[in-house]
Amino acid sequence: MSPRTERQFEEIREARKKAIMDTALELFATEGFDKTSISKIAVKAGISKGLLYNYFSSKEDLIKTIIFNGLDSLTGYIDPNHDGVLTRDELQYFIEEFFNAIEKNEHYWRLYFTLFFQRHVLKLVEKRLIVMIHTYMKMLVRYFEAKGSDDPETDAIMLGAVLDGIGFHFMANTATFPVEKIKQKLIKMYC
Amino acid sequence: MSPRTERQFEEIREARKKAIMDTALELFATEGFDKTSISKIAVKAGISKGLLYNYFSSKEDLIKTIIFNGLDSLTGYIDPNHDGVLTRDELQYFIEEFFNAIEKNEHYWRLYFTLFFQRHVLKLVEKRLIVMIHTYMKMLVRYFEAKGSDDPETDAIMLGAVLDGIGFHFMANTATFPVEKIKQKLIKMYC
Amino acid sequence: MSPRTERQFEEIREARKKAIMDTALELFATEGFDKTSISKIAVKAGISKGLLYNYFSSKEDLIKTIIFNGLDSLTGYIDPNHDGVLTRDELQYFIEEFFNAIEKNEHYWRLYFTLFFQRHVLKLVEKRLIVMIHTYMKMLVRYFEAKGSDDPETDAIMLGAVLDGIGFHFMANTATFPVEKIKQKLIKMYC
Amino acid sequence: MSPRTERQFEEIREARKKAIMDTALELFATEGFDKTSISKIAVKAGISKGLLYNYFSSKEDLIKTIIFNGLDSLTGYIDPNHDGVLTRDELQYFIEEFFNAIEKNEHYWRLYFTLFFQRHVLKLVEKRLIVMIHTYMKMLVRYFEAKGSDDPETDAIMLGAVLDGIGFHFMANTATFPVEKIKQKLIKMYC
DNA sequence: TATGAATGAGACTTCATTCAT
DNA sequence: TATGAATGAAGTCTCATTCAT
Repeated sequence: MSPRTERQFEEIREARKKAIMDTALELFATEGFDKTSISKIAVKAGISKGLLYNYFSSKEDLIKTIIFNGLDSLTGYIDPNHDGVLTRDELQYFIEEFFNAIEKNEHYWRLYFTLFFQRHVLKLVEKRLIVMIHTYMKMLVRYFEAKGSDDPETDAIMLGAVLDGIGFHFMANTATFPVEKIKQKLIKMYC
Repeated sequence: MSPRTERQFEEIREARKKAIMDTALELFATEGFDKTSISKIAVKAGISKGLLYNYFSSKEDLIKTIIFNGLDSLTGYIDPNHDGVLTRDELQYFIEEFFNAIEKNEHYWRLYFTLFFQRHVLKLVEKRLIVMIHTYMKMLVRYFEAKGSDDPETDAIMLGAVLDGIGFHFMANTATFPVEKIKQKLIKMYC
Repeated sequence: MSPRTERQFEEIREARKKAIMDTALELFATEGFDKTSISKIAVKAGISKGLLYNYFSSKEDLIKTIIFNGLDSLTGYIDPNHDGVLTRDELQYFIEEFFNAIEKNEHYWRLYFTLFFQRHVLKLVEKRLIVMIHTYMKMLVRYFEAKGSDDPETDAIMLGAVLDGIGFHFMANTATFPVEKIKQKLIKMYC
Repeated sequence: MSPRTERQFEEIREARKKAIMDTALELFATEGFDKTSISKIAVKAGISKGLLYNYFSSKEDLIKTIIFNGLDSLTGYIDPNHDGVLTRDELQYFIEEFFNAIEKNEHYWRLYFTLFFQRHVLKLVEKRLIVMIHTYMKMLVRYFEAKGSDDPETDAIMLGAVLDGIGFHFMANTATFPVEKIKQKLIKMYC
């Protein structure tokens, strides 16, 4: 029998890789990075421990890939037309997308929040994270400048904190958190 | 020398217990619960591993005790005169105390935030936590009612989220976070 | 194109087998048997892991084949005309060939020395080795008898030891070992 | 009950450490470093795997300690009166001690020989080894100078090679190797 | 014939906890 | 009360070998 084509191998690899990443994301987010063993991931993903190392060179590589992947897909939520200016409509779009994101990708956001409290994990992705946060902050600062704020930096930090706080409470209490009301309140406050 | 009285022994025990807890808190907060070994704690506290087990029955018991202790000392920050009503001045006092707390007990607060993202740790203290949060929330709701809000519950949740978001950002970026400005902004917004 | 004949297939097989053995020999000698994975060999030889098992039934089979091959090609260095008698000239030829061999087939000789220090590898080739060494020794003994030595056995053992010692030092310190001088010294001593 | 005294602990530690090192030496020497697992050592030494790490921080640390220990005890075999000059009697003493050593500490010498063919192990102790070998060589060179050799360096290298070759053959064939005869032959040749 | 995904045993190492003294 | 040696389970990772295609 002839061997699989390169294409077939590629497909198998892609599918497996995604399965591993999804499983790992869920476990990392709910149990924590340290408490999630490679073994647990492998069992839940229905593969052998050894195979995981065929796709990721280490546990660190795995979480890094997951987080970087997530950060990549965040690009585009703010300043959609990339003109460096954030209009009122764009901010509203951003806020709405933020709520969508935490509802649809709860696990990823849990992981993201976790990061900041696990130094040894944070260190792995710090550089990328700082760049991204800095980009976002600059946008918000410009927005408040344009709105005529007399302390746009503090305003930006405050908005950042508010959003994270909301995300945080949502994670902690998903079932009863009044997402829609809070979203409207926020839009009224800022847009 | 006369033999120590029972009382003296008790005092030594208490002092040592506190020393262990302080050491452990610092390590748990800075290195993480899993990355902190009992050995490290014992060495840093200047005692033997064995003795530590004389004071705490397990690593879990240790962190649980630390967290409960912290929760206990939180009681009293809100509604100081226990009349179930929160005046504008009392809210301001509460907000100021909140900022004091995160600045002075950074380690404790790091640990507190960590909690929410690790099921198995959260489970340890969940019950106590729910009661405490509920109490706080009720107070805030009443405050907004008294202020004539048309949706006091959402307002309360929002304030809770804002505070946690601020704490979160402060923890994540202690060095450059503009504590004072944010505090003033908050007081202006809410009081 | 006409289909390959059986003969052509056989040639391809032989060539590939040799390529695998050469690659493996180099890696075994420079990195060590245990530190050399089948994977590394396959990659360096430009084939797949699976195919390697088409040529060798196991890693042990591979090293065994390499070593036996080497032992085979050693035959003929001594007593070239197979008359069971070693003349002075033939000994000189043997000594010179020995030096040629360790210089030109350094990898093989490294492997050969390694053998003696790992029971489980030695066991694989022990029998063959004993036969070969015995043959060599008998020759040397006869040589010293013919020279009129009063303890030809000890003389033979001594020469064997000296040669191995030289090989050993050459391997351990290839860069600065004075091959030529030592060779001349040896010939002067024994021929 | 009162705890063990510091002295008692020290004694336990010394005894255990020696037992582990002896066991490990034997296994490393006969099976090879890579083929000797920590597990095997622990079982043979009658302790748990974990305990071994109480005494040695890693497998590398273990072999390093063993080898350094051996090198330390070698000091003194050559130039016993430390005057930098090697007399004919001192050389004879050295040769005799060499034979004593390989007979009494066979395992250590096996390990020592092994070293040169396992790059990744050699690297661990290389520095110390080079210093020691250099010292020995300098002595031998001076000896041959004093004897009026016209190429003392080559003579020294040759003697070194001869000794190692003898050691090597002795290891490979301990049972039948004519130690005494070879020793006498050597003394006659060199002293 | 040829590929490389997949397995599973086993390697090194860490650490919470126990226990003799 | 106090010590730290000792254990054993579990964690990360490697790799010879198999097998579907």
